[in-house]
Amino acid sequence: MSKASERAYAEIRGLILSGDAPPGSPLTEEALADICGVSRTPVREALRRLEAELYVVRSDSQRLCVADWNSEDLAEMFTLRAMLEAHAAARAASRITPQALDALRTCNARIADAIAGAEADVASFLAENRLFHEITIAAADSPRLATMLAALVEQPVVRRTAARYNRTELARSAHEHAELIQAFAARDIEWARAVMTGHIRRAFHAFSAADPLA
Amino acid sequence: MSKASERAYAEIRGLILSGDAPPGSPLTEEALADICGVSRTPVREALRRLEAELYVVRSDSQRLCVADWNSEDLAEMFTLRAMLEAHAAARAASRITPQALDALRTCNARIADAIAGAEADVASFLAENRLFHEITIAAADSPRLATMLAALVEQPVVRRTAARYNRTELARSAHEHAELIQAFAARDIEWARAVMTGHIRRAFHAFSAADPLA
DNA sequence: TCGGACGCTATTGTATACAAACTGTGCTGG
DNA sequence: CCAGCACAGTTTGTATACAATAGCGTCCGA
Repeated sequence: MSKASERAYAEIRGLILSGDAPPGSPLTEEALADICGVSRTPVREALRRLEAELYVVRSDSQRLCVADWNSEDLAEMFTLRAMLEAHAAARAASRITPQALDALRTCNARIADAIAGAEADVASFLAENRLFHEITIAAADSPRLATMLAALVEQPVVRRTAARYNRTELARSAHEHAELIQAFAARDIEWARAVMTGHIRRAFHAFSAADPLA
Repeated sequence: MSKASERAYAEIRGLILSGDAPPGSPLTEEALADICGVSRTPVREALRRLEAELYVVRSDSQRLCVADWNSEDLAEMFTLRAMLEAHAAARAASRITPQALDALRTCNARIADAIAGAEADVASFLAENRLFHEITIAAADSPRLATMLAALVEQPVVRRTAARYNRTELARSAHEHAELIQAFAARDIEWARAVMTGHIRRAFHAFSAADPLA
């Protein structure tokens, strides 16, 4: 995507994910154009994309507002993500390259570092965790799957600030990643699928437990 | 979506599905605007949507062209559709209303009619079949799932003209629908999932066998 | 006081004009 | 003859102006 369009997309999504644009609040093209410092045209493009990803919804007669997800929606999102990402893991298991496998290993090593210190470095844990999943999805080599997952992986982050990550959870996550790497190395499709399914579903329940609203 | 935009979307998608715009051929905004009788603005919107649905792809440096699916892509599409639509069936089994169930029954009755005559009415079979799946997906009551499936259900139709539907296939399809209705009526989630999985996967293989290019 | 119709305003939809970026071609120099 | 550069033409990206439409408030009458 082009520069202004991309910027508008990132900016608006940021507003939504950070909570600055709370669920249900109306989004007008002109106001967003002012905020982003671009004209309405790229804003419209960004909004259409966000609409397709269900970040925003059309209320009555063409007016857009920030989507409001209840706990049921979140559960459905995690379920879909578990299905699709498990499928991605299965594909990855059968076609991952040694290079990608190495990348996953170093990535998970950095995750281990992030949680090793006296105070767990949650920010870099999250960044590396995201990278781990990105590499896996890329290894699945299915643009369609990647497109579908893109929105699902990002969205639950809305309430991330509310979640409390304890060290046990983080360590267990890293352990599951290690097991996934083993499954990939062994080219065991069903093992990879099972581990990924459990990984996402566990994350879901950790998330639900930590989220005051769910 | 608005009028001109919607028209452009339908028109362009028609060009792609009918084969008038063959895979790999470049799509320029202005040419499409002429064809659709609207300006570039709604055409751009339509193209962005088609791009998100992977009907068109960006080649090098922002130029769009019609996507070219090989048999592997098609297989992946059917696999994803089987997974997601089976999930939709599972959800539908647990929450379908008596009204929707009735709608499915009458729909499948019309399918039976369509294949009952001396010459099977393939056109109305396809129309009713599509309706059947739409009702099912609606009964799943997940906007996200509906969005994801929308593109997947439509796309293999590209090569539909090439497929030969024999009466046995059509009858078997109707029978599977009937079994799905039974599963829904019994509220048996796993039964519904299994039937739908088989239904889509069988369709895939019938399709592959009939498609000269796959 | 309530209801309805009218007109105003805010917002979205579409067209067009202009800017930027890329492609391909032809020229020039080595 | 080939490499590289410059320029022209095509295509996409962005801004802006204008059109259409939906919401809302007000005013008038019963």
